[in-house]
Amino acid sequence: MTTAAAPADFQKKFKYHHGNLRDALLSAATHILETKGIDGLSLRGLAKATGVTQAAPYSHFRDKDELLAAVAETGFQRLALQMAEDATGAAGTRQRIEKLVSSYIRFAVNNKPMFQLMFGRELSNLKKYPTLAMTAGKSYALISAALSKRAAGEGRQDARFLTVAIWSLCHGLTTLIVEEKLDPAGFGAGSTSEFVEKTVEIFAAQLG
Amino acid sequence: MTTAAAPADFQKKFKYHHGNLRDALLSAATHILETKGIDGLSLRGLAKATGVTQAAPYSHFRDKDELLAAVAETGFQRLALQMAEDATGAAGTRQRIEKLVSSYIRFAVNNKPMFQLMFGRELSNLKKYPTLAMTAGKSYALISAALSKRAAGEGRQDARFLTVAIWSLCHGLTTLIVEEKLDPAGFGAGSTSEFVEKTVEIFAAQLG
DNA sequence: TGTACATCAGTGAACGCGCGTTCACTGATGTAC
DNA sequence: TGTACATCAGTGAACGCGCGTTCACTGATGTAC
Repeated sequence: MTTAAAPADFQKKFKYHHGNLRDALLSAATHILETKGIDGLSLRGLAKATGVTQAAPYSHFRDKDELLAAVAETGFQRLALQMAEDATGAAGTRQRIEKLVSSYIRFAVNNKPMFQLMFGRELSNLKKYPTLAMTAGKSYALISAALSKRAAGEGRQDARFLTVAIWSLCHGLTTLIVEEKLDPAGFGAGSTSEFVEKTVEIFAAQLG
Repeated sequence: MTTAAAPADFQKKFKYHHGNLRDALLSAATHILETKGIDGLSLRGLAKATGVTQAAPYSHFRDKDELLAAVAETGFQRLALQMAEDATGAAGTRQRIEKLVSSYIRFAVNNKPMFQLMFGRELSNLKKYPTLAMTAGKSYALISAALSKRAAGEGRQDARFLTVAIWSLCHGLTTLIVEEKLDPAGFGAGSTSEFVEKTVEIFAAQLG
């Protein structure tokens, strides 16, 4: 029996004072993000959900921007990890690219607000957070690496533009679906993943 | 000599009371959007810039959402118009697609906040504004039409997926550039348009 | 052409809200002896 | 092992802000006769 209903699981799951408020805040922030969307994430709400005074987060983050950057970084980390996982064992460049792209889209659909934070306009000063920029580059690197063998014989320039093109296709398809400008259900595809496969196929054929 | 510095050109350029406050508001909103960005556009600020009381806009728009939808619609209109213009006289499917894509990206780069409004998460209830949805479909229709001849011999399904793929490539490249996740300058391309050309080329080759 | 009237676009003031951030403080913690 | 002390993570209260929206109103406009 607690004296009152626990506002959230995050509360008291950790001991503060020389401990892990920072991690607790990041966890709670991620949870709020997915629950209430990007506009529902305020420092005050976050502090409350974590069971802490609204000034407490300022001991760990300079301002809201820094908090958001840290949250986004965990997102990029998870995205790259999941992509790498999902693409293991792929046979050949084409299948590997298809799996990477599918994984990217799946992540976005399953973590819509997080994806919006990662690629939206909230984090304008990417240069301010070099760690974030580095982590953000990991998914690009996976695509680039998958294409590098194929492009070994060709000019390096071509390889880079091919990577950009694939990434653009992948990212564009993703945002159009996430922002609901494109409805896979309207295309006679049974599921989103089937829709994605068919779309990616069109260009993937080139990749051998 | 006016009694005070004019807050904006929009003020008094129109006569209100049974007139064109609606148009004036849309003009001013577009101007504020491009000047201060999407977060800088508030109904109060808009009313002030138009030289009108902050309650006045409610005579023409039910709420902020409806105003934003109307602004976005003018954006979609302009985008489709510009694309159609820029692609006139293109020789063959491939060149036409290249021109359409370039035009799309140019519009986004030149009207960044407008583009963010058009394709961002502000207008979540697209269904609430059927006119907007229709206008928004025009640029897609241009791409689709450009590909339709080529795909006449193939299955209709294929044509639709090809359109989606091209649009995704186009939209992805655009958002990555606009949101500054991808810097054309880092790719040894002299200009953004050169960068775009090289990227689009990679897939456009298929189009004959 | 001139008067009486209905309309409704725009006024002016107020509502209640949640937000990011600051500040002097306090008390739990870990450390040195 | 036990005491004295410095640290600094978290407290509690307050700052000032801009926002969307509402409401009873008023006065310029267009219309009917």
